[in-house]
Amino acid sequence: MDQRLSERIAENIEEMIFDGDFEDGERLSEVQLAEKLNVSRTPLREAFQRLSQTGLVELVPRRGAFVREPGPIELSEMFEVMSVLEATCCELAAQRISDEALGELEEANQRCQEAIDAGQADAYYLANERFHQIIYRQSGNGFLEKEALRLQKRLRPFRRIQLRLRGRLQQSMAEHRVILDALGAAESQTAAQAVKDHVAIQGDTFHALLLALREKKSKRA
Amino acid sequence: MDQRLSERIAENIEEMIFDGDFEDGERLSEVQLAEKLNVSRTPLREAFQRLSQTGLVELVPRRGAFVREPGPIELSEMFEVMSVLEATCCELAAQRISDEALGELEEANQRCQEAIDAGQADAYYLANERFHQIIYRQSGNGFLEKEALRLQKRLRPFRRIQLRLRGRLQQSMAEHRVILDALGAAESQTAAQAVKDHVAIQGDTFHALLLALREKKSKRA
DNA sequence: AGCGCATTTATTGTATACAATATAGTTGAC
DNA sequence: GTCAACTATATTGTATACAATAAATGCGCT
Repeated sequence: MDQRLSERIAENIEEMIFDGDFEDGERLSEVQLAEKLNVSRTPLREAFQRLSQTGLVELVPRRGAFVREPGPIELSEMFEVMSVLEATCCELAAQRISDEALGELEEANQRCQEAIDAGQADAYYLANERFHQIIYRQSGNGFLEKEALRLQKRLRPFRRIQLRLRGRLQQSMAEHRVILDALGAAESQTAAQAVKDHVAIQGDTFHALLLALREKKSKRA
Repeated sequence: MDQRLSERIAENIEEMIFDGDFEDGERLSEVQLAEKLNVSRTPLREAFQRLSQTGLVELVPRRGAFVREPGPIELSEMFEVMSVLEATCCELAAQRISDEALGELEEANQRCQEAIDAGQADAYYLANERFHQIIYRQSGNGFLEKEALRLQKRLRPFRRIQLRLRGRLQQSMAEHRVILDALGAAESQTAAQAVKDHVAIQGDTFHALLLALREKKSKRA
C-alpha cells in the first residue's frame, strides 16, 4: 500500500549486503528473495534497479542480479573521492559556518569523546557521522551535501570495521580537534587539508581494509 | 526480450527530458508514456526507479513521477562539484599521464579547434567531451572516472546551450591549452587549478544559465 | 452561489500469469 | 568414458489483472 515498498526493499537488501549476508558475486534469486521478504517480484525488481544505480548489485541481462562488493583497489579509490568531497565541504564551510553550527560541531565531537571513554563503538560511530554531516551541511552547497552523504553511506560498513584499529579512535579525535580549530578560525585551506587527510587515511590503510573484507566474510558464518 | 529494456526506456525518457519535451514538475503518466513507448507499465516503472536515483525525476508515493529540472542555484552547485571532481582527475592525471594519452589529448583538442573553424557546434561539443574524458581516465581512479562521467552526462544539456555564448569557444580553447601544457610538464597543481577554473566558469555565469533555462522552455513549442 | 461531502473515475501499487531464454540434466554416439 | 546435442527445468523479462488510494465531479445543503 506504500509506494515506498520498493524503497524499503532496497534498503533492506542494502543492509543485508552490508551485514555480509551474501557472498561477493552471489546471485540474488528473485523468487527466493521475494518469498523471504514476503513481496512479489515486481517491487523487488524495482528495488534491484535502484541498487544497480548505487553500484551495490550488478544487473546482468537474463542472468539476474549479482551482489558486487568493492575490492581493496576500488575501496581506496572511493575513499580518495570521499576525501576530496569532504575537503571541499570543509573548505566552503570554513568561509560561512555559523557560530551555532560550530557549537553543534563541538557538541558532536564531545559525544565522540564520551563514546570512546565509555567504550561504545556504535555511539562513537554515530556521533562521528553526525560531526561530518554538519560540515557537509555547512558547505552551503546542497548538491555537494547530497553527494557526500551518498558516499558516506556507501562507505559506512568499511569505516565501521576500520574503527577497531588500535589507536585509531584517539588519533581521529585529535584530527577532529584540528578541523574544529581551523573552522573556527576560518582558515579554509588548513581545515580542508585536515579533513582530507582525516578521511584519506582510511583508504590508505590497505592492510586494514583487506582485514576488514576478510572479517566481513568470516562473519557470514 | 532484452533485459535492458528498462535501461533503454530510462535513457529514452532522459533524452526527452534533456530535449525539453516536458515541463518542469510535469507528471509523467505511466499509461500515457507506456503507450507512447509501446511497452507495458512494468519496465517503465523500473526505468522510473533508475531515473529517480539520478535525480531527473522525483517519485511521490501514490502520486507518480514528476520531472525535476534543476534551478539555477542547484545548477551552479552541480558545476561547483563538477569542477572539484575534474580538478582532482587532472591533478592525479598530471602525475601519471602517458605520452600516448597526451597525444590523444592534443588530437582531441585539435578536433575542437577544427570544429570551431568549421562552425560545427555539435562536433565541438563531442570533441570537448572527449578531451575531458581522457583526463578522467588518466586519473587512474576508476571510481572517480565513473563519478565524473556521471556528472558530465547530467550537466550535458546545460553545457551545450552555454557554448553559444559569444567568445566562449575561443576562451575555452585557450584554457585547454593551459591545461595541456601543465599536464605535459607534470605541474599537477597548475593543471588542476586550470581545469577547476575552466569548469567552474560555466556554473558562475548565472545570466547565461538562466538564459539557457529559458531557451529550453521556449524550445518546447 | 459557494462550500462541503459523497460518489465516481482515474491512476498508482502489487500480484499473478505468460513468454522467452539460459541452465542443468540426460541420453546417445563416437 | 567422454563429449555433444537434445530435452526438461528453472529463472528472468514482460504484460495483464486486481487492489488501494488519490483526484475529480456532481449533488445537496446552507
